[in-house]
Amino acid sequence: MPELPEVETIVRQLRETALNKKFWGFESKHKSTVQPNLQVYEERLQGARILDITRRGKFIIFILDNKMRLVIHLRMTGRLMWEKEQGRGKYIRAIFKFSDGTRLYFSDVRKFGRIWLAHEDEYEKLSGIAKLGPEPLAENFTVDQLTHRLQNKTGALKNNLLNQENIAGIGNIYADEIAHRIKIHPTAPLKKLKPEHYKLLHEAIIYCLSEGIKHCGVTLSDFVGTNGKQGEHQKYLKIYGREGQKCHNCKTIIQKIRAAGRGTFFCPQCQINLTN
DNA sequence: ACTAGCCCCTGGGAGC
DNA sequence: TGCTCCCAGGGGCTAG
Repeated sequence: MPELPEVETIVRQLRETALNKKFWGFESKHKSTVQPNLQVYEERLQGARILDITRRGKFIIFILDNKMRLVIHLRMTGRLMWEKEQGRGKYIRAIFKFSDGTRLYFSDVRKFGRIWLAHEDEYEKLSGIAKLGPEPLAENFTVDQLTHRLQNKTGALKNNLLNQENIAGIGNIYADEIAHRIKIHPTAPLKKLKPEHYKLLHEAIIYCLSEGIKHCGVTLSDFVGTNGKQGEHQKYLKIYGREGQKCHNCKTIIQKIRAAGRGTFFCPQCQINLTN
């Protein structure tokens, strides 16, 4: 379940290992993984050099020297790795080959992941990217910006944190961590948040995502870096996955419910609902 | 314009 | 052992 910190971890690893490499072949036997179609890759990827690798929300973006952009979304179980994994060969959905003989494998058990190849003038129109909200770790992400984007929205706090059109990159794990840090219930109506809550929310978003990056992401089942290494941040999670354990703030037993269609962890004591 | 629910997929775990 | 069912959740889509 790669979210912003896990994707950022991968992008940083790719920046250290893939810059200036030249694409020299592409293979994919899985049609729906590759957008718009294999022919575009054969025509436009061959010989292209990687100028930079960046990130937008949970999308990985390769900037190429032929005005094309290679965009990858890992969704739930996607992996990008330099080595073929033992016993997982059958999950390889695409192979990027480079002129130096190296290969980057895209594997994905559940086939939700997607790869796009698009011209730089067209890529922002790609489904999902066009409507993305601001980058929460960008310097221009301010309390005012967050407040203005959210203050008139309806629905629960968690639903709005998960909505990529509000803020880019937050997924289920970090949404729970953020709600816990500001001590507000995930299902609390966003409309009840006051200006001081937005200040806390802004701080919590940046803190939780930054801590995730610091520990190279969360590995609960699927996430690994391009070198196959797991993340460490699961050891530092305060609420996600801790049902039945004690809240670090108040020692109350953490509960699990279903909210926003997701498994949702919260402390019934210190996370207030704002409805009273 | 919103939400709930379904769908895409497969592996892993629980229960019988 | 082996079968069935449920769960994991990012995001697109549709019905209401």
